Amino acid sequence: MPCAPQAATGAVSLDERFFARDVVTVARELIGATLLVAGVGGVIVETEAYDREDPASHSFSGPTRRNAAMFGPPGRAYVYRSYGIHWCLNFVCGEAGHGSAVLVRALEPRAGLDTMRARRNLDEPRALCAGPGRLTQALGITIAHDGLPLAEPPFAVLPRGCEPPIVAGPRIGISKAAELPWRFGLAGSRFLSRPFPKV
DNA sequence: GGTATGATTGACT
DNA sequence: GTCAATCATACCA
Repeated sequence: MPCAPQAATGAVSLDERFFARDVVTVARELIGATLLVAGVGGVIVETEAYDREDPASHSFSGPTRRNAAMFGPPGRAYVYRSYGIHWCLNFVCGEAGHGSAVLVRALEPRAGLDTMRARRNLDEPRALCAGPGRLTQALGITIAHDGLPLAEPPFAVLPRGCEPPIVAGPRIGISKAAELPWRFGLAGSRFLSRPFPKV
């Protein structure tokens, strides 16, 4: 809690203008923002950037049925099934059709804790949203959310109040372009999916 | 503390 | 058939 979000009172959701920029910049600036899905969510503490020229990105080999949302307008959700069992949530970035997106990997739970606990069948807040698959389960995200605008219900992405301390490191769970430091996290957060490597 | 494995879908060789 | 932006569980030290 190094920096309070503007969450509570009627803040307006970040929209297409925020997301229509360089994907790495957006990934970094999303740390500390608040994500809500139907009123359930919290502060984004971990993200990863995926670019069209990035061998680890789903968009690298061009559009397919699965990644269609990545090639649509920015400011929308891209949801895909991971390892056959989990859902992963991305925010589409850059110019429309560019094929870049930010993977949301972890939240600090703030709103709808009981709903998240019920969905995850778990009490411990620290593990409720610490990982892309866990996060989507806690927020009730499925393929039905693929392509939906992030500035409209059930989604809301509220701007952070100020610039929080941010750490960067290599992305997780990929084998290609694994050296790119395109994973961003809130420094010192206890809600990360995994710790960042020490400098 | 750590490493290994199964679940299960979609895209690609 | 193989691999993948994962997680929970099982086992070993």
